[in-house]
Amino acid sequence: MQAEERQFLIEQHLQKVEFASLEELSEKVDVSISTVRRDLTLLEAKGTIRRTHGGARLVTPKSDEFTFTARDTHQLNEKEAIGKAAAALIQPNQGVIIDSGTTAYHAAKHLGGKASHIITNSLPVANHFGSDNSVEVLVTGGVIYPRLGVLVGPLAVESLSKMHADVAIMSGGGITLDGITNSHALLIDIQRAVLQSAQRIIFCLDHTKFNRRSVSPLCGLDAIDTIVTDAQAPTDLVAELKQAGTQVVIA
Amino acid sequence: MQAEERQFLIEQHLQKVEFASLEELSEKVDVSISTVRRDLTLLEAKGTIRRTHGGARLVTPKSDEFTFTARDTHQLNEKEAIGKAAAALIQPNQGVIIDSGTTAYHAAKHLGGKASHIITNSLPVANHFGSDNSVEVLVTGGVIYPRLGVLVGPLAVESLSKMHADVAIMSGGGITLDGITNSHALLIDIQRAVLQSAQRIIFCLDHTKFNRRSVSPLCGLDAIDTIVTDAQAPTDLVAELKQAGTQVVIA
DNA sequence: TAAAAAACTTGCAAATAATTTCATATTCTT
DNA sequence: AAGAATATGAAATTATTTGCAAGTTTTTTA
Repeated sequence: MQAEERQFLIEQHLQKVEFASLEELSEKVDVSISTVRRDLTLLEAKGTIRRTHGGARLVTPKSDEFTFTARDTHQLNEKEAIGKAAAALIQPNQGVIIDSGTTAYHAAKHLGGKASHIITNSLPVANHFGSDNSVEVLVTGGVIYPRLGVLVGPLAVESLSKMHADVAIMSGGGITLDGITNSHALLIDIQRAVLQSAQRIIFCLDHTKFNRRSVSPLCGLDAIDTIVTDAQAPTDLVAELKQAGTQVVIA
Repeated sequence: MQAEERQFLIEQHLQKVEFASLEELSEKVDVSISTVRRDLTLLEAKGTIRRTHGGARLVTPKSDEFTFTARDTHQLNEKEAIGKAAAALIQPNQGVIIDSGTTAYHAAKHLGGKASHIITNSLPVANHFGSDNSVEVLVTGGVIYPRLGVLVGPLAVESLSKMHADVAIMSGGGITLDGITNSHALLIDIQRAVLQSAQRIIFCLDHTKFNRRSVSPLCGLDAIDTIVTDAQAPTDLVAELKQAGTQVVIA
């Protein structure tokens, strides 16, 4: 049996039973528990499933499942680690702005119960807190940018400029000594507003973003307080960033 | 059984009984009382439950009309039919406002490619169009009202008042000859704004809503153009509504 | 109001599950 | 068909969860 076929079967089975143990799944698709584990990790990255101790659980979407696109199973572990590290920087009861982008989303996952309120223009982030009473989640208005599930446009910019938060967790398309760049003009407008609205700016950037320049410049290094990245980030640029006065956290 | 599944069962059981003792829960899910305690602590952190001496109680008392879950099979067929009928009333290229509520959500599902733009404060609706390029979806800002996945609060009201649409598809908690009622003050504010912003008002109300009065009055019959309901709606009230000048569509 | 009972917390050891590592098998590429 | 790359299963290590017992706090009741 093909790996993909197997994963599809696991997914399908979970659609039926909602919860399943590793043993149950391993029997169902006739592979070792180790392999089921690996499959579940992948499926979790895809977003359809959530791993639990001893098995897995269907992500029960409030409605249709949000296709957060399988586009970035790339660097998933790094992003997960970066997200976790970024979340660790947040003090209890702070207000946090989370912008769009997969890495920032991973940070959001670790923020439950920690932040007092979360401001976001990302639908995946909003969904994640959809049934969580412990955090107040403020969603900016805006037009849905289809592929990304981000709210953009004047309404988004306007509502963000009116808000305020202690910290912003952001991501971008590239970083050099000149600063951060990003690819969509619509996103740039929003990120500028975020930069204005938060006291402390944390950027989550995996190593592939280093020494890369995206289409539009967003801001200089002076606008940033902290960069969270993974261990593979080029040491020379990291050193230079530190020298320029930016805090760099390696996840 | 796995931890998450167990916690889900506890939550579910509490949805039914409002309050349960530790012993009762421990028996229900077949683990020690200690473990139930720990589970309850976690669930409390999530916000859905509150611990008390000797047990736990539900934070938000159940009111079925207000919980949004895709698994809500309550009158599913009727709601589906009503949604379809409501969507059929929309002309191509109209702008449509969809408010929260399961019935309105079902209408949204049939709107793809038909409406030119959709305005909504419902996350499930927003998600449904998240990866749909054929419609422009405008999401109002606001605070997430957890169990519902609706955006509420001043930001939601404000942005809705600034927008305009040809049609609004709405749902409510009850209808009598005096008009529509709904059960949450925050939602009322928003629905009032919607009533102002749309030219034509369509209400989706399954038969259980007829002759029912919810907490807060929303609007009189004169504010409504069309009501879409199912075949089981009481014929006498339907006749009276028609006589009062309201168009009634039976799905 | 004080004693008794019930319920909560904390610390700990056993059980259970996850991760890591490595050898082997399979698939893909050239 | 040979070599490289990837996938798999099993064992060792690490982490988490669970149930229990001792000590504390809260609630009941006499």
